[in-house]
Amino acid sequence: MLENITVALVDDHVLLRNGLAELVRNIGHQVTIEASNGHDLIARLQQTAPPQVVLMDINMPEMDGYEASLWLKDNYPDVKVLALSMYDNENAIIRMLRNGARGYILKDSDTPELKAAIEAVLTKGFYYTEMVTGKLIHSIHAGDEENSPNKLLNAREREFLKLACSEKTYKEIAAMMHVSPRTIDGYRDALFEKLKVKTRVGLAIYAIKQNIVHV
Amino acid sequence: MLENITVALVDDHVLLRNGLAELVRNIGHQVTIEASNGHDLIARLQQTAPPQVVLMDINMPEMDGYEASLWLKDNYPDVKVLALSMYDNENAIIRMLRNGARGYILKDSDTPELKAAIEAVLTKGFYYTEMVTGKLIHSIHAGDEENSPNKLLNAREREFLKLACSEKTYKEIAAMMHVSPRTIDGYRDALFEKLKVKTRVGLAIYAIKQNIVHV
DNA sequence: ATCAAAACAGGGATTTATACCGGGAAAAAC
DNA sequence: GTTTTTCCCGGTATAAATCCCTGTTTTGAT
Repeated sequence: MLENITVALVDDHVLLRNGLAELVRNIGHQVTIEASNGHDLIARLQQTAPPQVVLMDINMPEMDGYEASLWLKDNYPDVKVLALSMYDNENAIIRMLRNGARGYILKDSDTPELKAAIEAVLTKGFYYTEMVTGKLIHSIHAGDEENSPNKLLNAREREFLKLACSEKTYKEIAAMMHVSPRTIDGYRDALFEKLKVKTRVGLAIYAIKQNIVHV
Repeated sequence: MLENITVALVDDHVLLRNGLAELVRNIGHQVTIEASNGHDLIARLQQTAPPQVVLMDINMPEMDGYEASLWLKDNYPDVKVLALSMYDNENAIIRMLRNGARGYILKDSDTPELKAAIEAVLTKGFYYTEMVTGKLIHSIHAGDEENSPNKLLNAREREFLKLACSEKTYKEIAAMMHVSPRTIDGYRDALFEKLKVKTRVGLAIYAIKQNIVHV
């Protein structure tokens, strides 16, 4: 029953993805799809049977792990998504789980844990490590639930936030976004309030931490 | 002659390292050492014969790829270091090559390129992709050679740079560093000039890119 | 159709950040 | 010893960022 689970790998780094594929095969399962981002995965699902488990990286170009998980939840609700990330970032974990991921493991896990996680999301429907449950509990204790950057920030604010991580002045950003500098003031003040920061440097650091901009 | 090259893997992500190990074995070579950072590598070299090639990640805890490559250059000059990074960051490439790396490949290369790179650093002594040579040429044209952050920044400037990646005002930073705010102005202006940036956000982004501060 | 909320925009004030000027003390180089 | 360099500190001026208050338009829900 736990033999030969079909697995899809979604990661933009070819070398690492190929290596992971070898590992998955070594632990007795079958890699049916290798995709380099969410769009790629969707395309390959048109011509391949859906896998039982998707090992999903978060940071990818074109379509990242958050969006891809959400898409799978809507279109292939039976496919179990297992998030595979480099970072134990609290917001990233919460956001992935909220978007339908059944588990979250770090890239510095070991092979037995990978095996356990793949099999657990199929048999039990979830795989939670102590790290993940710890972060979840902390997030509940820390504040209100709505502190993930997807619901928190709207499209314009996200666009502004990216531009704020540069050496442009607010006036220049206003011109690029085709709004008044006062509107930019509004975006900035809203983000200061939402993200609990006080300066533009604080904004930039937040955006980098959350991978809203990539450096 | 190109069969069964001995390879060491240095990467802090266990899963990816194990996957890489499988790949390396599949292309006909031998993984003799797996280490999770520079210190770990040094320790394992005490009880294992030195490999012919080291596949070296850059960002690692404890001792990163820059330091580890430098150490290998001094202690095992015959070992060929092949840098394996996620980013095509110009400064990272230059710094790794300056510290003794014989090549630089990205984690989104494919397996044939990995094979070619491993074998090239042994037979030809180097492996340069177009991307790497392009960045090198650009760096030569862009400015003087000494634009790596080790020699460029002194201890006080580095300390200031770290503090600048926060929401503190310059006055507060001055108090923390026990100098006058004008001295802070001097540090800032010197860094603006050296790092070719114009704003404090530019400083913060540079510091994060160069891993001078950790986010 | 109406009301409430949100987005957008403006004026004006204060605080920071940036830029340019120069001078003195200590250390290093000659 | 002198010279040069480096580091530290000061004044002043301008630009940018931050903050507060207000009003209009747009949007969305009822």
